[in-house]
Amino acid sequence: MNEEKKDLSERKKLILKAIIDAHIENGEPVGSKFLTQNKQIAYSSATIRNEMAELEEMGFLEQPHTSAGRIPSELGYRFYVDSLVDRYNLTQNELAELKRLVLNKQTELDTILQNAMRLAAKLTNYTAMALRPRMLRITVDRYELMRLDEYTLVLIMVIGQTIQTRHVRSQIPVPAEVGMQLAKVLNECAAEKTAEEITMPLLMHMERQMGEYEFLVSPVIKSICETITGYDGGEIRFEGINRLLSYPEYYDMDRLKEMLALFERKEDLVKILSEEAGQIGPGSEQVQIFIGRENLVKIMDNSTLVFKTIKRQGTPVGAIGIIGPTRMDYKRVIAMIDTLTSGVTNVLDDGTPPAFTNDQDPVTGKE
Amino acid sequence: MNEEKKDLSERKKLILKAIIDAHIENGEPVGSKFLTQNKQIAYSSATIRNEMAELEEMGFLEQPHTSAGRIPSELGYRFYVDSLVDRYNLTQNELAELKRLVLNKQTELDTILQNAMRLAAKLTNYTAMALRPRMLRITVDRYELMRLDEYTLVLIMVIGQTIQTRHVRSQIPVPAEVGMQLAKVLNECAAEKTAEEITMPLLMHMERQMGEYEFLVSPVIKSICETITGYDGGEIRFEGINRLLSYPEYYDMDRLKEMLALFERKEDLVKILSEEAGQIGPGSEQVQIFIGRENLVKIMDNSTLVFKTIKRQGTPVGAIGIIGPTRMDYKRVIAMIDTLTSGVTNVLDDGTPPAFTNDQDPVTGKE
DNA sequence: ATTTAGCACTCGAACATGAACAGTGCTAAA
DNA sequence: TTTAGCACTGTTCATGTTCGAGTGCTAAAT
Repeated sequence: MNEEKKDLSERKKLILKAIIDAHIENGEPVGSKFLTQNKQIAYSSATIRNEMAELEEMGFLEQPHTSAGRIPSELGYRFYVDSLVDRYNLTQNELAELKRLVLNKQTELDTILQNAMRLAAKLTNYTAMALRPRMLRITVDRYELMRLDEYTLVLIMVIGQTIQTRHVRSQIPVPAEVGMQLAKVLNECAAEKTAEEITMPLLMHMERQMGEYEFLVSPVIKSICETITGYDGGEIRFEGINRLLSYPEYYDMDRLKEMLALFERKEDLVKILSEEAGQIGPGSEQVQIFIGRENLVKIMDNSTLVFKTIKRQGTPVGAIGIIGPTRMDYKRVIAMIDTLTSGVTNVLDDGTPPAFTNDQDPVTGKE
Repeated sequence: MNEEKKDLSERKKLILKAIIDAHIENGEPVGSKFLTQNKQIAYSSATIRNEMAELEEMGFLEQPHTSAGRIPSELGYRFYVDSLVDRYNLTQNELAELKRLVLNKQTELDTILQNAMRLAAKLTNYTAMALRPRMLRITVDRYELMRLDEYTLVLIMVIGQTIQTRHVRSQIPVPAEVGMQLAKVLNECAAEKTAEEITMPLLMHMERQMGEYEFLVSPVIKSICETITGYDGGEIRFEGINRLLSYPEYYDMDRLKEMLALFERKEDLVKILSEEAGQIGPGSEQVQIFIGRENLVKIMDNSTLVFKTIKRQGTPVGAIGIIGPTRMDYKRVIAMIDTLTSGVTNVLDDGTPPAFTNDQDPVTGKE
């Protein structure tokens, strides 16, 4: 994929990398003269200018206006993250924080995701995102019913490794045996079934089995279907939205407004990201990076999303991501997300605290 | 409470109200000439100017700069909401939306709060807030244990009307009987106890009762304590943060930044608001309004918080609020929050759909 | 064939200027 | 007690000016 880009001369690569590094550092367009300060670049400003003009021609750079320096284009960033970006080694401090997170050994998926998201936001100082993706065939493995009081039952549903509960209220007292009976019926008829597979005939069959308490069936089934569809719909949360304001690219009100509006379009985001996160294959093994208006969320003009899937026994159960300006500190963010998600995946699988070393390139997967 | 403010002449009240109404309408300082267009005010601009000067003297108005009109001060708004603001009658449409919410008959407190918050944000076009307040003496009423698989138990805790679950993992297989045994021990020893009341001797006592499976006790108790302290710590959520940007007062980056930072200081907010929401007495019966830097959250310079407690069987279990510029449409917001919270409270208590009429003044409680 | 120095050019940022305007406070008359 | 009139003040907006950074191009140098 980056083979075809190898047609960039080494000198062009050097200059492009220097420009992007500098731009990430200070956020301003970088000019030819500035680059001559870079020890690695032993050419005059005029030479650099010529190279820059060519790089612009090729689409890697752009010029805000005639008499300004150059800034990287989205294509430029793409090339940068694919083949130019340095490896970042997490500091001892950062490693320690990550370790503390997984040693905490939470087992509730939601809690884990939330904590991981918080930590990601804190460590990177960008906005963090936690996704519980949509899933295709959500079914309840098992039902339990618990009597809260005479009139109230609690329906407990085991979905994969997680538990969902719902209250069921009756107008007349429900004896304990009826609750057990209902649980039995549910487990016989409604377990391992998707919302679509719970049909009217099935419901009527269950009602018949419940005798005089048949009136309980319909509301319970309604609750079940709501829960299933609510759960397989996925969920997305954000943390550290205010951190956006640390970066000058969001000082533009319109852009900011768009971003905040985006954050509230949770259904859309869940849908789009679930498709990315749910992919089987090498894609979901690695950190994924979406720069600017590259495919998915069109609105993210000047923003980049870096995220990686979290798995439990091989299937994706979540994703943690970072959202920030295209001009973000890619090397740190990539390293952070990669280590974080790997750590969480490990813990989910077997509770083993992971190694926490920077062992392989999180994007290309090599060495 | 507003008796002592009655020393304002009727004319001053008229003018003050007109100024605030106008300012709420268009957001700009209002001048003397503009007010002469108001049919109710049959004085010349000069007279109005004199009155305005006096009102400023008294602290109800302020002047951004010498040659501008007047804007209401926080004191002015306070007086306005206490004694000047009109009653707002919800439109048929609004009433219908509220009705739909409660007819939905959710029974999960969290879901109800979340839906109510969403609706509040949508109907008012301000940022909405949902609070589950801190509580003093949270205890688990009952424990249940469910076997997920050989190595995993699910601990189910009944706290008041709500259910909390936690996973418990064991290194070696746990037979079903052991789970039941553990549940029995928990119900005997750890029910109705706050986190502080579960002491080391008690823990050791439980361990002794569990025989060779004593290793389960410690992690379970840890989970329980975490859950209790997590739960009684309360929770706060927001919806529609981007709506802030509809209002020019948040076009100032610094202010906006402060607001967003405030939204992320959830612990502090929960603490402060819980104290307000949890008060027994008339305070929590009514819509509460905090204007600008009035007590609590100091940072809310140009913002107002309007909120009201939601109760179940007389005790506060939540609160719904609206956050917006001090220049907010008080009459609509107050009416909305009042009707919404009353409706939800009703449903929580007995499932009765409430009347949905504007029957009494939500702030002063009279007539 | 490359690289570099030099120079004219362009454009935006920052600042100053001045007119138009809205709204005030004050005074004197009604 | 109210009102008309007027001088005064501060904001906003359009316009103009300067300054400097950075460019592209050309011609000389390597």
